[in-house]
Amino acid sequence: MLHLSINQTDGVPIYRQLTQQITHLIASGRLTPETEMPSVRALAQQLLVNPNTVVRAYRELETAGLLYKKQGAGTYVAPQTATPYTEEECRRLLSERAEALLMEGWRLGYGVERIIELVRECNEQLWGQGGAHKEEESS
Amino acid sequence: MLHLSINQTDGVPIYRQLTQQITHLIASGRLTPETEMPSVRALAQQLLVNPNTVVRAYRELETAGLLYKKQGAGTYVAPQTATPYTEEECRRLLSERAEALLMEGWRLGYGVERIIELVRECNEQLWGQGGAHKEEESS
Amino acid sequence: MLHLSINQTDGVPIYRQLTQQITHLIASGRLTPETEMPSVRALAQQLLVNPNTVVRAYRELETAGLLYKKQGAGTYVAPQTATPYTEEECRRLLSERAEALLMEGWRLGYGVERIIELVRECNEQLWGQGGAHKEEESS
Amino acid sequence: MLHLSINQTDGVPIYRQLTQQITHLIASGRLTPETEMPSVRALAQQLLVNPNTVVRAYRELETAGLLYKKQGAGTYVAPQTATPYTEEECRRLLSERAEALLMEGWRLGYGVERIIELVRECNEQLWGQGGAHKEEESS
DNA sequence: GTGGTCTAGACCACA
DNA sequence: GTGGTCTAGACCACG
Repeated sequence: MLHLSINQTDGVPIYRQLTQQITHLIASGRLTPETEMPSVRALAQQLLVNPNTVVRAYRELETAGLLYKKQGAGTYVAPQTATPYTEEECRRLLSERAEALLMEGWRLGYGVERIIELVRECNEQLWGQGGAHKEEESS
Repeated sequence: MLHLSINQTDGVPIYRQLTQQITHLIASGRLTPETEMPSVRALAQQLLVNPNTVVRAYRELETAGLLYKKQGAGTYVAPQTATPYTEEECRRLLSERAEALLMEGWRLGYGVERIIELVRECNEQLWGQGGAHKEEESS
Repeated sequence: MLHLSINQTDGVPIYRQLTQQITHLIASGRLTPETEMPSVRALAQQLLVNPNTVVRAYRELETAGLLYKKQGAGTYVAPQTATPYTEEECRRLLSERAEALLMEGWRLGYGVERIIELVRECNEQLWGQGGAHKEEESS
Repeated sequence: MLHLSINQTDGVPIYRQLTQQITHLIASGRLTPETEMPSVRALAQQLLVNPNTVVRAYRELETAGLLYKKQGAGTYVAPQTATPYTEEECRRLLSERAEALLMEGWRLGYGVERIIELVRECNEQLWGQGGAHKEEESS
């Protein structure tokens, strides 16, 4: 099961949220070449979006060379052609979001420490306190 | 100087980024009634944005009752009519972003602790280590 | 008025017929850079197809670098980046069709001369006998 | 050896190219009743196509009454039941292709005469100048 | 007015 | 079952 999160209300086109997140999963090595992607219909149902939206995301990723399709047999992660993200790129991607979070916090009167506290709480809600996903630290 | 940050590339309409952020500033009390807003031209120049975009944001905020115009004398924050954000609403707004940050981190192979570390670094870059904005904690 | 001809019944996706024909028009110099393309809606109406089909064709031509869009102001032919067709390429493109025509003629019992006769007749029907489009010979 | 030409890249389903061309061969009398068709495997190999595709084409032609199978003994052209193409139908079929050729030529800057010249050249390449298939003129 | 996105649902091709 | 294409119509962003 792919961990993809889409936001229906923030104005970012859904197909773009998908292409971005899948790109990141591939570039970070979480999705390895030859992995079978969920079918268009399955992913559409999982995310509660229209299948055509998934079709478009898959198509753009295919033209970008990140996915490929086997006739009538599904969609697969293409063998690595582009170089994966460097540590530097990852930091930049995440810094953008972290910065947005801090700014928003500031606007609402939250300081760093309260933000971080909130991040911890969200993390526990997402993964459960049981220590699941602990291995993420090292991957 | 207003702390507004816009992102030209993420697909979110600029006018909407503006209305949202200004709304938050007002709702959290950071922008108080009768404060004069920057002129359309000034803000457009500051943000490197088409003046029409600022016009639209101001217009929508005026319709919403958050701003008002004095003929020929500028745009001002309206007296508080709507209730400001509750603690609950603030948490929800920020949690959304925190969650998106955590998910993106997971996709790129970052765990909570490395994310938090990154948040601290971003914070220092934003405000400088010198302790500026220290007062944010208490507001 | 663009001379585009689509065939709803031959199984070739309409968007592909469009991209191919427009590509040829550009590559052969019949559509010059900075020419404004017909609007999505106008072309859809002219060809009696769904606007989304035209949207798709335009989008693919844009990612291919042959067209570009001005925000809210229409679609334009991009400055020539790719090299236009060589005489050789034109011949190859047309030879494929000519060959298909000859094969089909053969299957139906038509020899070369009757085929050529038919081509002449079609030509007159298309452009009228009055000599319109005579200048095509030299362009 | 059947003269069938398939195009893997133009989007027309292969099985349909096959059914169409075989239909034309039968309707024009080039394939006479009780002629044995090539085996599925042989034709698939000749055309470099998946055998299932040939199976499908044969199946549709069988349903249409143009072919029939002798159990374990191959596939045969059925006795003429449907009326063969009239002169009128042939012209229409060929005119479509001729028109497409002329339009494409126009887009690429070719006039009628150059198109016809090209048709003659293709014809010679296809059959050789030696006069093979000369009899086609009279069939 | 322009293009951009999305939905819902249809039909087709391929394995 | 898979993906591919198309339609009809909605709503949005931008000028």
